[in-house]
Amino acid sequence: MSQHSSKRATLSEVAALAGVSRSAVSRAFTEGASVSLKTRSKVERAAQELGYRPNVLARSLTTRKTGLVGLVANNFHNPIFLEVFDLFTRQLQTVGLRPLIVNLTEETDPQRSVQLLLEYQVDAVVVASSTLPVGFADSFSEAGISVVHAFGRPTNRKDINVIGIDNIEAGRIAARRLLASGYSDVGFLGGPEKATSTRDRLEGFLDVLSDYPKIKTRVHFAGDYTFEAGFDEMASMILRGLSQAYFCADDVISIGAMSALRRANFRIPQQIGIIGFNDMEMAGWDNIRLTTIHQPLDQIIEESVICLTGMLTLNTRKTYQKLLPCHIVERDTLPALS
Amino acid sequence: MSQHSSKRATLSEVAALAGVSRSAVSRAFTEGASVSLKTRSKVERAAQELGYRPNVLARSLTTRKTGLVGLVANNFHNPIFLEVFDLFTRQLQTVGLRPLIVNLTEETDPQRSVQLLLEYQVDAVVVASSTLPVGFADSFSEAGISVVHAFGRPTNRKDINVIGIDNIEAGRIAARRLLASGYSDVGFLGGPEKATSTRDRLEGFLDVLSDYPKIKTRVHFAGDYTFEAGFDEMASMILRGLSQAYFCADDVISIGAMSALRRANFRIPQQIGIIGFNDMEMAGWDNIRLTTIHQPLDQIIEESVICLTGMLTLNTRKTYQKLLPCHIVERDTLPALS
DNA sequence: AAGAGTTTTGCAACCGGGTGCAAAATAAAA
DNA sequence: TTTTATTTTGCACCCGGTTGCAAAACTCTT
Repeated sequence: MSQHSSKRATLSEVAALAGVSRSAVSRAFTEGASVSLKTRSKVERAAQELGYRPNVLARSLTTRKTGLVGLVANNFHNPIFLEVFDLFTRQLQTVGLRPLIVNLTEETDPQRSVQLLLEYQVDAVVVASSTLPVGFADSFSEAGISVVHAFGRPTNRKDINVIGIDNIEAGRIAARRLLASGYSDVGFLGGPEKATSTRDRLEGFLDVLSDYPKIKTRVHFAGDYTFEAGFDEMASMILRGLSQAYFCADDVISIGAMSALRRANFRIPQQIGIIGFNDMEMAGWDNIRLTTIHQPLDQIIEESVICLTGMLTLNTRKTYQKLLPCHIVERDTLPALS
Repeated sequence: MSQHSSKRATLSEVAALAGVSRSAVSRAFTEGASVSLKTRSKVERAAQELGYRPNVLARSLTTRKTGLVGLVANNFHNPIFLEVFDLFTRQLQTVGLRPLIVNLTEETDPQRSVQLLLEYQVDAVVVASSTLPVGFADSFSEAGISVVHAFGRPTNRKDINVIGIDNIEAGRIAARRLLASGYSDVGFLGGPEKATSTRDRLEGFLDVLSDYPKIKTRVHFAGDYTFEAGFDEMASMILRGLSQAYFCADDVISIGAMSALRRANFRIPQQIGIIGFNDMEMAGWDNIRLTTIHQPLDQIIEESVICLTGMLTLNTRKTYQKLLPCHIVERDTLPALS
């Protein structure tokens, strides 16, 4: 029968009740420690009685493992991130790690977030973003925290782990897909011009198109990975003249852009073709059916967590940089290929 | 010039370098402690030199404040929750609290999450959900953790703080709005039948309609607060006969339902009217324009955090139960009122 | 310059728990 | 049964901080 008082029971109290030393109690709660069956059961009974739970924070003082992992993100307006959070929190939970969220906003000082996570002695940090300035993840590593940059771009620093997608290749895939539909005038509608993800996708896109000088190519950027940014940019493009099809570097931007197009009575895909990026849940909704490039979210996150636990348990310092391939999901915003 | 080694500097090291006692260093980093200017600057210089940051976890041992707040949620598939996370993490950050996320899934044992948060000595817990079984929040309180249940339903327990919305009244608002449009056959499409939010909205809805026996009323439930659930349920309703207008107890369900309706060539709002619930960002998107009941998210979360900090600083045990009012946002899925 | 009143300081004990080491208890071998 | 090998135990000190208390160092008076 466990009794709950407002004050938490401690090791010493359990030890006293069980009639053993404090070490004995500690050992009873430590995997693989040397305790006799008799002692262990005495301790367990006492612990049960007092509703005792070890204080992980106190333990971390000596073990130097807190089980805390910083999860740094800066995009709380793109639905894809809900999926990212879901997967990350689940995966971390299953390996016994606890995510400590840092919401990086314009007001918050990035450097402050590093200190903050340092103060909380996180075992590692996951940076989940493709729009952070290059070098942001570095500052964690410089502060001595292991870091894995999910959705990041490879770097020549050996201390930064990167699990992401091959954005350049994805740009090529998009370009080839538009070529396959026979368009002679195509456009790129990116997110923030400075985001590495947008830059890389554009690079791949132009890379393919550069082999086809006859094909007219235009490049535009929405200020953000948001619906409004996509809508506004497309609205302005409508006035200035349109291409036949667009590669939008994000699903939400795609949806915003399509919304502007439909509002101006363009039919998709008959008059304007759209291919998006991410394949977020919503892209498959029956009223959207966006043809888009699928990003293997689950894999990215799974690998990130594997990389993380690897670093924490084996304490290996082997750098882990991996780019996963993307593929097209055909739906209804580009004409079907024969 | 701060130097970063892989090993974190400690209080003692700073003390040694600064040529003062450990207490002095501790005090230099404690707001309002008694330290002379001279000592403080000596300490600061040394700390700077070593890149010292106090270990919050060690500090928590004596202060009994970790700055950690459990954030328990179970709905990572409804876009509204991204907004909720965004607001919560921001608000908590500004008052110096750190959110420790717990993603409650079917696999995870709810009771285990209580223990987990206990082990991490969280200062308090926020339960953000309207679908958790009644009594879930109680278990935290029973374990001695202050708890505020955001989006919850009032309870007669004095130790549970609730900040939510008046779901019953919201149901009434929806019913009255449909009446105002002159419908004579209306339907309710809820989320999970056991969710208190759905139950309460239904109660209010029926409460108003019960005064109008001439008006035909049907009640349906989607299994989840998801697009698919809304789509599927509406698809089946289409086959079994439709009402003229529906109150969908969630925006995502609304969108799913509308998608099914449009797929079956019904025109909204000309043939079928829809009013949703939540007013999530997406509801305002140009391609959706859902008439819906706005839930004051920012306020709920702001008040929740205020309640939280109140409990932590004043250590007052005054119960805080507050239901905020909702209001309709008119868009394009119900005929305009004259 | 001595005395009284304030600040500042360091000592030592403590927060809750982990762990190396030697002693005690137990088991195995002789 | 004694000796030896093995497992269990408790002591004491450590992790990185905080804090009550009394002594030390300043101020300010007179």
